[in-house]
Amino acid sequence: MKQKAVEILKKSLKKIEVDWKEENIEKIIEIPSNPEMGDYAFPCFLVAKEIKNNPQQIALNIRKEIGNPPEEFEEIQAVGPYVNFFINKKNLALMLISKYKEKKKKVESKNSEKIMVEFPSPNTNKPLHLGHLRNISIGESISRILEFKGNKVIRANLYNDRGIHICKSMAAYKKYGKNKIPKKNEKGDHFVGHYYVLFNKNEKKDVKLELESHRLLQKWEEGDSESRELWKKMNSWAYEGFQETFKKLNVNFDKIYYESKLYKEGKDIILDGVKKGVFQREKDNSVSVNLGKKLGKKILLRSDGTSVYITQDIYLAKKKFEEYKLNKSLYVVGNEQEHHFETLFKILEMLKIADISKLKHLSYGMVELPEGKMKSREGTVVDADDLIEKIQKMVKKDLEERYKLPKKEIEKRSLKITIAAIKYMLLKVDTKKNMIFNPKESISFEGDTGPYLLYSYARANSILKKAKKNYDFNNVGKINDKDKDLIAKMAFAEKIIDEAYDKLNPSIIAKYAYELSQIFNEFYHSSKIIGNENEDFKLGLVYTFKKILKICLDLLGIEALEEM
RNA sequence: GCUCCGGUAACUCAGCCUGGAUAGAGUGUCAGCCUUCUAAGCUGAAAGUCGCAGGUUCAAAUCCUGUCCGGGGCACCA
Repeated sequence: MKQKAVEILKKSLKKIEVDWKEENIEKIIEIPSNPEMGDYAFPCFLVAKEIKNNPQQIALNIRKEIGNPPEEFEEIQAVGPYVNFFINKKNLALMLISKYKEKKKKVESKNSEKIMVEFPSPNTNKPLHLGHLRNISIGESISRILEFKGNKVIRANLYNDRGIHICKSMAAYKKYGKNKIPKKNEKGDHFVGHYYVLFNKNEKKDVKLELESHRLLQKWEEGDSESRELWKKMNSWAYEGFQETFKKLNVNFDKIYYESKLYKEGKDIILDGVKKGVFQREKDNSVSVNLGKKLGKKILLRSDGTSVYITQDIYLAKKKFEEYKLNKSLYVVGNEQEHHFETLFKILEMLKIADISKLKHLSYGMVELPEGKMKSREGTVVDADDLIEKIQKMVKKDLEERYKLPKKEIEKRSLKITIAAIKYMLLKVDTKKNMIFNPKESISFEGDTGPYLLYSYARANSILKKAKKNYDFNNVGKINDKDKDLIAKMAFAEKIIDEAYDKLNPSIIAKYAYELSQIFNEFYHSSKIIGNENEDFKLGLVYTFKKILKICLDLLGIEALEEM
């Protein structure tokens, strides 16, 4: 459609003695901010500069040269220094309707790649918090966007299951736990986290507690069976708890990695690097690499010969690429680790493990409170399960007041609405930016929210259900402005998804889904669909809207509700 | 010190990459709309020195430079 406008412009420009290449014309064409100004606009300032005439006059001249608009456009206007093109919405609508009627769920792609997406990789000593929810929402959405474009995605989760943090929980458990096990209604990760909190509370009062945690770490590393047993037990509780939360969030992993199985590895890779002269052996026997002015120097093996955090990441990367023959590896990790990943990728490239173009740190912003950063030590962390529970309670209350539904249905629906509300809230903000969550204001269900999207979807479904017929039609009658707005917006779906894919940014889809729903709501409020003289056509639009919104929701990892 | 990110309405955010026509949403506030396809909705109003100062340009929230404020990161923590 844009190409047609370019074609027309090229011809008429030539007539006023401006010979421009098509690609140059295409570059200047813009999409007006206001739909009243058309679907495409050609600003005449550059032409004005070239032929030294005023842009208003040029716009008029171009318009005159165009003559009668071709079928693709219902109108072409010269407005001030612009030539505005209005797409023929009837044609566009028919195209869209038939396109989404047949649209398969997945797009075939010739050059599909195998991509690993690693997220959310929690520590196992405490439950998930709001930051993890953002991580998971982004990781899952990105995975789905990649899959939608034809790639094969492997969702991987790396459990940070060893280290001083879990030993702290273990130390407190030994002292206060007395062989307790989680109660029936108690999530395992919360049970473990409870002891982590106890540790932090009492470590100042009780010096032995801290000593004990270090002793446990040492014992664990020596392979002491008692410590290992306790460690295993506590981790398994944590996993059970995490799994419950993942299930609620509708997330599944294809591969689980454990830090405990990786943390010693990678040493050989480093030593090999020393042999090849990529890394330096220091006087104190540690191994380091100099990464230049920007990244500086990085230690890879401690002076006692043990590996550091980045060493295991190097090993894991190698393993991933070998095991899965990956084309790409994405790491969904907070922006506080940008430096770490820059360093890691540089080293991986030096070692020829993976080209830097195959590696990507999908850096996302932190979730902060109005007072600032969430701090687990100060107890200001927003717990993921608590948040879900609180919101679900509110949703349930709403549902009970609105409709008469069986308990089971309320349970099911309220969870979906809750997850939609949370995921949408976390995805709508630009992925890379920090965001503020105000617990006092809680999550709203009105306006720019997940429930609004679900509601719009359910209403579209309800109309189609009530109409009880196919929308086959032969001729399109008159279409009004609201119809046109909806058609124009729906035409953008593909472009939006492509952009989200290119930029690996779900917020673009979230934004679009909301705007689309807004326009749809205006559309069905403005005139009745069933019984309308143009009923079949309008039903076609409703059907197409439903399909497109469903795709968007899927890509955001949000489950649609046929009824709300 | 170096480096990355942010500063747009009372609040939370779009728009900046790719400069253009009156800077957009939502929340909150105020005023309307439920015998009619689900009111988690719709309509309207009030609300903005786009942090500040220069520069580039016919045109700057958008590009460049400087500066202030807030946050993150920077060799044997993860």
